[in-house]
This record gives sequence, structure tokens and C-alpha cells, in this order.
Amino acid sequence: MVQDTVTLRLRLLFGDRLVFGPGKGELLSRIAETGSIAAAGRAMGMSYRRAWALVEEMNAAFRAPLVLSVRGGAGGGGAALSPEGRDVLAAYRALLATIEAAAAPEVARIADLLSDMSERK
Amino acid sequence: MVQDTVTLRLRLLFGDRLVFGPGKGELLSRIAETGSIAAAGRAMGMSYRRAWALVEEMNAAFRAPLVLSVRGGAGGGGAALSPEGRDVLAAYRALLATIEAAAAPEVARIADLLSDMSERK
DNA sequence: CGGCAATATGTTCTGCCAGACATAACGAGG
DNA sequence: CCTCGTTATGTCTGGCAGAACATATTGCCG
Repeated sequence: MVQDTVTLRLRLLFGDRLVFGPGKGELLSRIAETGSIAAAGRAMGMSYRRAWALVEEMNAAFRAPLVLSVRGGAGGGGAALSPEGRDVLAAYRALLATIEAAAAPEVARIADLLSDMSERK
Repeated sequence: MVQDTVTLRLRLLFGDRLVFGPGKGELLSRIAETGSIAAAGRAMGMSYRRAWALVEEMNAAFRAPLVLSVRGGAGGGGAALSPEGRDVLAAYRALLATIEAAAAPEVARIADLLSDMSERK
């Protein structure tokens, strides 16, 4: 095997506006596991400001908000995925899996033509 | 159908360096059809500077240069795809086709959850 | 009731990358 | 031998996305 890791980054555009990509995917995922926009942002080295902006953008783009948030209360508040949020995340993950499987042969073809990466830092 | 156009943008990363994406794909394609880096750049509203930089990057990343260029001579010079260049382009196009087919159901799932875009400018 | 941690949102600062501009070298052909 | 269009490469600059900073608000819990 010539190269260490091959990753596919997939972005979905509807019309000409970007709706979903790796960043929002991971953000959604981290919100689900941490129950907090702030914690999710911290986990990916992203300012809360930006994390929140992405959430806002998603909530506006979809028919129903993907992230539900409450403020005040125990622990200051929190956030969680709505059913739609879980749906979108699941669909996106499935998409990646499907694509990675389907793409394997062509990816290998391209990888074979790459210069050897073992001698790169 | 709720939304007009759905497009998938796919980027390939090997290790952590980006190697190939939509921009380089189209550039390669246009170089093949125009026989010139400058013309290819113009065709996609890209400065020659940038087009050339992308070519340089690709040529460096792959085992053999994807684009062969000559300067001076009839018409000032020109560029063409090397066999490896044609291979990579063909593989990338095949990749896109494969993926678009495989992705259709999940994309539809996500699209269904989008807010209606017919009432957006 | 006051502290805490998170959501929510405005304002300002900044690093960096894309594009603009400049210039050299090149080589066939008139 | 001069023109022309292209490759090749350096430098400068403006815009803007994202970070940094600032503040208000909310509601449980000790």
C-alpha cells in the first residue's frame, strides 16, 4: 500500500447554497454526544460563535430545526438533535459509507498514480 | 420535486493534503479540450496564475506530471494531458458517476427534509 | 438570591488567500 | 529579427471568513 489514509470529503449543495458537508456533519454528531453546542464546538476546536452560526444555518435551511436548544436551567442549558436532525445525520453517514464502498476501485486507481507518500513529512 | 438542482462535490484527500477536487477536475478537462492552461483558466473565469498553480500542484503530487506543457513555438506554446493525466481524469469522472448513482436514495432522504426552496431567491 | 454554565447575538480585529498587476523567457513563423 | 501568445514566476493588495472580545439572558440549584 503506497499511501496511508485516503479520505473522501463530500459536500451537498442544493441550488447553489451549501447545505451540508463534513463540518456540519461532525458538529451534529458532537452535539448528539455531548448535549451541548459549546462542548461540541470546543471538541472540534471551533469557537462557540461559529458553531452556533452553523446550527442556525442548518435550522433555517431545513423544514424543521435539526438542533433543539434550551437555555438556563441545570448546567446552564443544552442542546440535542431533533428527530429530523437524527435523520439527516443518519442519512449523511449512510451516504458516506455507501460512497466509500462504491468508490473504492476508482480511488485505488488514482492512488496508484500518486507519488509515494511514505517519503513525505 | 421540491428543490431544483442537487449537486455533490467530492474531494479526495490522501494523508491530509488535498489532491483532487472539482476545480482540478474541470481544469484538467478544459486543458484537454483547449490545449492551453491559459485558455482553460479563461474558460472557467480563473486567473492564469491560479490555473498554473493548480497544475503545478498536481504535477508535484503525482508520480508523473498530469499536464505536459511547452512554451514558445507555434501559438506561443501549449499544454496537454499526459497519459497519467487522462487516467486520473477518467477515474475521477467515473467516480462521480458511480457516486451519484449510489447516493441517490440518501440524497432524496435529505432533500425531503429541506424547506421548500421554490420560495427562496 | 446569587452563582454558574450554557444559549444567543452584536462588534471589532486579523490572517490569509485569491485575484490583480508586472515581467521574463521561449520559440515558431512571417 | 521582430512579433505574438503562451508558459513561468515574483510581488502587492483588498476582501472576507473566522477568531477574539464583549454582553445580555435564562433558569436550576445550593
